[in-house]
Amino acid sequence: MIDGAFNILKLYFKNKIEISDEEFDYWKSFFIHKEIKKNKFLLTEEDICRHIYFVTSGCLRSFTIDKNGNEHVIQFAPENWWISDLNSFSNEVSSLINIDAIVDTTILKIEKEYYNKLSIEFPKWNNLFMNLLQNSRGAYERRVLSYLNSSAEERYIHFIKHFSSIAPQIPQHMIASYLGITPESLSRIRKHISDNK
Amino acid sequence: MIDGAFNILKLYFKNKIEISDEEFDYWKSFFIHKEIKKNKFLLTEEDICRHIYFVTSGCLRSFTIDKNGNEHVIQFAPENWWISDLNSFSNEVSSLINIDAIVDTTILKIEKEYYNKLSIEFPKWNNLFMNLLQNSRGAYERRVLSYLNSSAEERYIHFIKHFSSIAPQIPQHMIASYLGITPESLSRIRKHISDNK
DNA sequence: CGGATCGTTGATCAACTTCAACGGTCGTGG
DNA sequence: CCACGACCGTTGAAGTTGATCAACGATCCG
Repeated sequence: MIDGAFNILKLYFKNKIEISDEEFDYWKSFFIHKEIKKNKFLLTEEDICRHIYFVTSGCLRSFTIDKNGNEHVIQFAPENWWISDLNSFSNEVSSLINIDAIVDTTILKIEKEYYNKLSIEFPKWNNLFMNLLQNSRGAYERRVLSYLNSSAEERYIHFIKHFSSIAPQIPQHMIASYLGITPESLSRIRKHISDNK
Repeated sequence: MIDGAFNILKLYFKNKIEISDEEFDYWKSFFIHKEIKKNKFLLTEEDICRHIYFVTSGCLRSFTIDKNGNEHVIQFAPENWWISDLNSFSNEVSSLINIDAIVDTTILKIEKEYYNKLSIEFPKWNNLFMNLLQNSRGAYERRVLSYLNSSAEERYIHFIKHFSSIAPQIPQHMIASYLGITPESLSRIRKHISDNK
């Protein structure tokens, strides 16, 4: 199982950058393998986020809880995705978000100290994360635009397409939360879509 | 005028990082000064964005035009802000956004080639832009959350507070566009706020 | 087996949009 | 330098979208 997880990480890196087996074995030594059962938390609000997590199977989500007690899903992280609270991680301030597992999940995590070490030793490590950061920013930018110019139904259809591999695993009320609508509205949207088929 | 612009850039850097006058004079040599009249474009869709822009006076905005011909404001960039299409800039693909001036504006712009040069020569340059990138990502994340948990009126009040210095210069219909509502709705929201005072 | 959670459905309500009209201001060309 | 057209912000009326509240059956899990 652990070997499987590291293999997924290796394939991920090989897919993104040039990296030798020796280099990977070195990088790998800074990651810790962990299993998180469904509904278990990896990070809760007010903790300081000290790791970056790479999902090797299952799915995590990050979310906030507003003043009325409503959850708002910020991000889903299925296999091959990274997740963290970058603000908390970088600035060592308490986190504003929670991260938990929506199904049984396995991750590889790396501590800030080692993350920084690899950043200094390997420009390509640094570049990879710089790229991830930029892509993440781009994804948020597109998501903002989707609120400006798309209906809830359009956003849902786009979500299903974009997350087709994991959407079936995600409870509907969490998808609704991610889209910014109520579970009832999502249920009606789904009905409307299937009626029109 | 040009000296004034470079002074603003210098103060900006001095405020963020340790930088000697000699270093600044070197950095400065890679920037070009430019004035943009109100309503003039700095970047249009399908161009490749070859610069990063620093605003030294006035205000720029970036926006997209959707399939129905409606404009959606992505960002305002007043004095001391950076603006660009990072996706286009980094990957040299055609841009999906437009940038224009909402009042007469002066900028300092730097080309990719020089930006990269400074990134290599000065880790602190690189760190500064890494920070900006991360802050920008954080701002988008918060903006996404504002759509998930705040009413249009709350978003407007937050916008006014956050952009108090430049909000009066920005036409209302652009603020409405930024907030994701119609100009009519914003007008009514403003009336509602002033009635309740 | 039993309680909690989930997705669905109905009825009503609130927020925001759309369409139309109007007065004010701005800038541009004659 | 003025007149005119374009654009802007506002207001009203009606329409749409999605929220809220309530109820119910199904499923999951302890």
